[in-house]
Amino acid sequence: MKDIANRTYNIPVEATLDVIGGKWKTLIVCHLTYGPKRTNELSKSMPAITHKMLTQQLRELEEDGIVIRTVYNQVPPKVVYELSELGWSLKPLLNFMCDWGEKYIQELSRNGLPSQTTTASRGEEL
Amino acid sequence: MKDIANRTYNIPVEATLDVIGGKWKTLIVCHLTYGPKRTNELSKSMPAITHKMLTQQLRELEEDGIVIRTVYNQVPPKVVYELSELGWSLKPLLNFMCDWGEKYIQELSRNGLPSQTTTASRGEEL
DNA sequence: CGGCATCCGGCAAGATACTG
DNA sequence: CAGTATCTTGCCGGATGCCG
Repeated sequence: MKDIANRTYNIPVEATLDVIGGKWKTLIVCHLTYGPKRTNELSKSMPAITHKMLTQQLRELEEDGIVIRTVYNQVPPKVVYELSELGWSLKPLLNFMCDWGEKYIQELSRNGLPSQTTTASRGEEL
Repeated sequence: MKDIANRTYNIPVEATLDVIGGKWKTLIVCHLTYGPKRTNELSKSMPAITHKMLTQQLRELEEDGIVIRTVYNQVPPKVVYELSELGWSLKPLLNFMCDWGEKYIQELSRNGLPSQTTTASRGEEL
C-alpha cells in the first residue's frame, strides 16, 4: 500500500484511476490526442458535458500534469488545451480503449447484449 | 456516430467507458485478473467499496459480458466471479494502467504534484 | 454468505447569471 | 469566449434489515 500526496493506493491501478478515472477525463484526453483544442472546440466535440463540468475536469487534469493550459490575453479570450508529455504517455491506453470499443460495438450490433447470466450448478465442493 | 442498444457513441472510446467506466469497475476487473474470487474476497480486496456497490457493479459487468457469475446452491451460499473471454481481452489495458500508475506514483514521490499551472502569453495570434 | 429492498442524507452536477 | 459563483435538484451511494 502506498500513501502519496494525501492519497492511498492499494494497487497501482488506483493511481491511474485517480488521474483519468473522472467521469469525463478519459474522453477529454482522448479528444486532445487529435491535437490542441480551444475550450469551445472541446465543448462541441462532447455535447453531453456541460461547460462547468468541462472546465472543472480540465482543471483537475491540469493539476495532475496531464494537460497544459495556455491563455492568450486578448479581448475575446482564447484558451488552448494540449497534452503534456505525461498526457501523451497515455496515448497507448487510449488507442487500446478505442480499438476495444470498436470491437465491442461490432460485437453488440452482431449479437446484441451478451447477458451471459450464468447458470447455477449443484451443491458441491465448498 | 453509432447508436447501439439504446446507447449513443460519438467515438468508440465511449463504448469502452460505458463498460468499465463505472466508479469501481476497472478496479474490480483488475482484481479478477488475479483469478476467480468469491464475493467476500473481492470485498476484502477493496475495503473502500460497500457491499451494495460491489454487487451492483458486478451485476452490470455481468450484463455487459465481462464477468461470469457462478452460484453454488449450498447452505451458506457461495458465489464465484471470474472474467469471461471478453473480460480477459481487457487484460492488456489493465496491465498498462497498472504500469502507468506505478510510474506516476514514483514520479509523485520524487517531484510531488506536477502542477504545471501554465503561463499566459501575450496578446498575439487570434 | 450473498443479494435485494427500502429509506434517506450528501454530494455531484445542472441551470443561470455575472465578470473580464 | 472562458471562467467563476450561487442556487438548486437528482440520484448516487451508505446504512439497515430481511430472505434464501
